[in-house]
Amino acid sequence: MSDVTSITAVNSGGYPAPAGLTADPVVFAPRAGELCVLLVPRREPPYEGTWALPGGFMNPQEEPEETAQRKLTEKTGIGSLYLEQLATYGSPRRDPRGWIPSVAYLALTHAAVLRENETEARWFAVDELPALAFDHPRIIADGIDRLRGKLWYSNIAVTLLPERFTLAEARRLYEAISGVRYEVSNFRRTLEQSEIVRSTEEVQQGPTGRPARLYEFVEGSPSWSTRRSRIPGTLRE
Amino acid sequence: MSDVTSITAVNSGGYPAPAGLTADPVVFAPRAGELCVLLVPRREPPYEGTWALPGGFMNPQEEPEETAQRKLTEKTGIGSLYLEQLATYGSPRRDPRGWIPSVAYLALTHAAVLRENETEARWFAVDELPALAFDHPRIIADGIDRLRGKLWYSNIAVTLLPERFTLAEARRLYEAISGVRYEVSNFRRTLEQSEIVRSTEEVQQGPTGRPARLYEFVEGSPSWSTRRSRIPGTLRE
DNA sequence: TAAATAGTGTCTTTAAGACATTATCGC
DNA sequence: GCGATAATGTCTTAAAGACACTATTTA
Repeated sequence: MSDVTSITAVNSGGYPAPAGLTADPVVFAPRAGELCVLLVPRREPPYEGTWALPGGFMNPQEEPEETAQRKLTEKTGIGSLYLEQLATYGSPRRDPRGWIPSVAYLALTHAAVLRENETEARWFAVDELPALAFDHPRIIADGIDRLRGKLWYSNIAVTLLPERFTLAEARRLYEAISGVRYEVSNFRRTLEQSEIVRSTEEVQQGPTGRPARLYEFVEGSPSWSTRRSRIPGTLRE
Repeated sequence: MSDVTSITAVNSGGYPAPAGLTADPVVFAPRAGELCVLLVPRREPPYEGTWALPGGFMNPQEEPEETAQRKLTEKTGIGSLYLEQLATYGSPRRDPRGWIPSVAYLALTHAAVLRENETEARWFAVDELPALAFDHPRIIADGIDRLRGKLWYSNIAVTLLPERFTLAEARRLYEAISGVRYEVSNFRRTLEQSEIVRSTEEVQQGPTGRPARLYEFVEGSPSWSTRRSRIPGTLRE
């Protein structure tokens, strides 16, 4: 980090301004039963040779969410995703180039949307992360917490499943994201009474064993918060 | 808004930079059974004559949370509070002066910490808000949602109570914040099994009626997230 | 029929909602 | 005793955890 160019900015009122603002998408995908996060290699200082979130500088006329989406597409080729604002990281020392806060966004998608032969971006299992740039370890950790915390209070996981899916597929998906294992019977009960999936009449035959019933996603858009929270002992009146 | 001076900034790399960054504390307090938010009058454009959150511009060497705390003290005289990051509002058109994103922070305190004869800041009931500046209506609405959503998953409300308090006092506090009424018996049960309060042997006599048992806060620091969320049907192994 | 996978039944525990009842004070 | 406030008891419902059991396929 010896050859880092520092950047400063001053506004038209003569006061110091941020040298820039960045937006960082934190994109997760389950792959081979493990939760992975999307990273790109850094080819120049600072933090040359490490991996980083696929974010970048905001343009003046952009919403931060638009920047996150644009940078994601530019750096990884991945198209439009549902983004939820995660948090803002604004420590003045987080970027050695200068005062550059970052607004982080959270997304969940399929690992297959990444064309690995057309981009340098790669998926990394969250428990085997490479050396990372900036405060990205912290941002990713916060993203994992938020994703897992909302898993059962949203329908975003189900939207990753194919149009028709079995409960075993759904369970493996939830297990990959949460990092815990679920009991089959209780998993089914909970998912069914969530009313975000519906069972169909069709079944799917595997290589062996009893055929599995197929389920489908109940129409509705992907949302990071479906169920409302519980409140103790409310009076009706 | 005719005489608003617009601000721009350019960084040392020649690229446009934000004209500034602001931090806005959204401070709530229960007062007379109602949830109130802290606002200050705007004495100059833009939005002269309206009310606003007591925030302001960040200095280059500050953490955004420090800015929120500093501006709160400068503009209202209120001392150190526990702040939780709420969200960042970065629409390029949110401030008529230019590109000025804001990081909002959430806090809950006693209405009495405001010395109304030493400051222009005032409490406003959240359902009787005056004309507000910028996108502050949206920020306040998001703050209310977050505060109410976390009420039963944190111990911040209890920290507002005196050292010794009755369950009726606690219940009135929770009702003021949440805007709903609770059934006495169930309220007690829920609060007791939360393990953030403990009953003492003492009682307190009111002007009439049976004396109320006094409770105390179980040591521990104020925290916006105490209880961990439930996960369906996890296997142990 | 064995191995593999899918699905069901049900007992228990915990938390929450509803509401009736009892307790203790001042007057 | 009466009004007021505080506290308790308990029946019911809903959700979740545990775990045994049944069902349907291929080889």
